Amino acid sequence: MSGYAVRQAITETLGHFWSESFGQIYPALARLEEEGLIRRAGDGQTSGSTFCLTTTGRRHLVNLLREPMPTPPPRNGTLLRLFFGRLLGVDECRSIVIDALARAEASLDELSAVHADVESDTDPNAPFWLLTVSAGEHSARAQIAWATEALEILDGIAD
Amino acid sequence: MSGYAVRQAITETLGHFWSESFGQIYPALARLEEEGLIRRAGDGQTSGSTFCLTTTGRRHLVNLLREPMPTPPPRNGTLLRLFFGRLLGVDECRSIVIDALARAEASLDELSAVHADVESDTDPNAPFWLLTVSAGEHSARAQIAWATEALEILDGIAD
DNA sequence: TATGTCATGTAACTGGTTACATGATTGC
DNA sequence: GCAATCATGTAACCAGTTACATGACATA
Repeated sequence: MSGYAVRQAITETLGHFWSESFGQIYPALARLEEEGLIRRAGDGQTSGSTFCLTTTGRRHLVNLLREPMPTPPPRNGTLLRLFFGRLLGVDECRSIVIDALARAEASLDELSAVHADVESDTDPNAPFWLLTVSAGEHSARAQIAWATEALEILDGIAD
Repeated sequence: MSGYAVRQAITETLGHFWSESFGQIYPALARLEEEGLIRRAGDGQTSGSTFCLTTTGRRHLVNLLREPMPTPPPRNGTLLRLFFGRLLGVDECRSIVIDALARAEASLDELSAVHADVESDTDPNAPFWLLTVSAGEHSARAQIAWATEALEILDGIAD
């Protein structure tokens, strides 16, 4: 793939759980080529630079996938705002929750469509892809359930 | 509060949805004081520097809380690994899922305890805090449900 | 010929962590 | 007297985005 195609693939198929910018991708491709983990695919016909994994590159990839997961520090802007909700007032909190609810519903719709596609895909990778889609769906449904409960709690605040 | 106390408060009570390091906190305190948003609380007795919000600082805080939320680019290491699960093999995938399950269960346990505490708290902020706790619980339960389903899917892969 | 998409790349900046240096205070 | 914790801060570094510069190629 070319750097451009890599970007496309990431935003289109990993979009709901991963992202990379060009500023990461192109320097990374240069470094990976230098390290012999990828090489320029000399198809001859296509201009420019499309790359493919070398065998050591593939081995390296598998090692990377095996590495323990760095748990990134949590940062949830919605919850931070709600934590200080009393400064903001119940109404503004309600609109924050409603926003989150709308986002979750939109995301669930998208994912359901993807789910159907992946389920009928005969690619041997498809079951693994399904795991990621299903995770997104569970998360979206949880957000929807939470938002509903949250609105009830907000209604119960006298203030 | 002092910078140290701010750090403590963040890790102890916002821990499951926010984090800050000293490298952020101390420079921020200096900047905020310069901008007149906080001031040194001259209690006289305590040495060092404990700060409190000024009235403009409080106003500024509310404005910050009102700001639209920057949606950070998603990055989920667990799902990235599972997406390439075929390279890794079903067994390694299973252990990744089991790990996630264990983390979610531990987190749910913690949050349930916090939930009980917050629910019996008479502080007028408590209902807002409950919103954040409840979000964590919903998210943890969703992860548990997903993991269970994921293990079933993995069992169904012939390979 | 102009416009849009494909395509590659770099530089500046931002947000953030980590590691380190330093010292005061408290309790054993 | 010593260890642990409280406490403040800085410097180096890292990951990552954004904005910009550039240009090929297709098509209306």
